Amino acid sequence: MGQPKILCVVGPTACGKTTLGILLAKKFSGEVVGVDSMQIYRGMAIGTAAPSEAEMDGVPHHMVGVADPGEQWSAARFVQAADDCIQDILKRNKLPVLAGGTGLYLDAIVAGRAFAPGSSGGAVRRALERELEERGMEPLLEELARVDPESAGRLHPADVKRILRALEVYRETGQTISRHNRVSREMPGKYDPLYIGLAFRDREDMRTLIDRRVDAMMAAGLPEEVRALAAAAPGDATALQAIGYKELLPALEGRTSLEAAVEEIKLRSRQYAKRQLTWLRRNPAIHWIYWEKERNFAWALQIATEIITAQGLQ
RNA sequence: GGGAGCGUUCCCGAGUGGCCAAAGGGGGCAGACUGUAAAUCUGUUGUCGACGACUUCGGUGGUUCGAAUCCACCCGCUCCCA
Repeated sequence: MGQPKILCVVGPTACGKTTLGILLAKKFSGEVVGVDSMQIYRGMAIGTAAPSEAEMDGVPHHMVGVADPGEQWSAARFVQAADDCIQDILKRNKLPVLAGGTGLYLDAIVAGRAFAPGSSGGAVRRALERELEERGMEPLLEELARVDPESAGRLHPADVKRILRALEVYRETGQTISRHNRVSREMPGKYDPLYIGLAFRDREDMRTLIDRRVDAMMAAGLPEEVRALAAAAPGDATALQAIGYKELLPALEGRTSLEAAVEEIKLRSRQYAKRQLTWLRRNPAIHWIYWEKERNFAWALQIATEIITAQGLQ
């Protein structure tokens, strides 16, 4: 394969992607590209566990804390911007180290995948949403079945988001999203990725770590961060969908207790981690490193180095 | 001390004679995922040698062809009066 090699550190939340990514970047003269839909925003360092200047340890980071929380980013926009960073890193003969938890974004970057043509969230989308509200799902499902039977067959009738998107693509471009997806799936990847996966052998240990981390976030001033973010971003901002923020807001408004909110954050984090694992599990190329009880980065760095050496990254 | 009520599957909570292994929600587990993805959607969730069988609805005993549902007593909890 002639594609440029990149290193990808993946895994569920709280398993140490950030730390290992930095260690590997240091060791292999790389630069970190964060692949995280929420760490992109400024002012969310605590809640998204973004690395501090000290933790970065001199390793250049990209795509972390670079966007205004009021902005609406999207997968397509993210992939485009991240790819620019990667190209730039490669041009300087450094190793791109992608570290992040947003599976869709990472896969799209590695594949060099363009999302379906046309825009999203524009007039067509608004029209679809209006139709949905006025006439319900039936007519839209019928339209999809007529126009893009493949998508109609694949999508669950309750999957409103994806059904609207499929219709949006068709109405805007005259092409079906299923065809676009099929074609793009067959394209060769843009990069030659080496995946290092980090996970806990025992789910209970992951839970312990998540709980501990949430407590640490609270101690580090997450409530203040949430308050500031809420003041800086509109209520429908993507940034406010982040775990930690949407749970803490009701507590800050006195509508629920702080303790309840913290429990909610822990719960939602666990569920998020589980979904991340589901996503990752279908990628057979990942070289997994499993934590036994506690995280031990010196050990993980050692294993990762062995994997990298064996696979020949350099 | 007197009175009213409650105890259901991991949790909350329906169910008041057969259609109940027991609604619904939560949680768990599993899956999906191509422009909001830390989002969204789906399946599953008593046990087993599983188109059937077995155990379960605080406990024990009873009524009945048949009980989570009716009766008696017991245990535990809640509330009210005093």
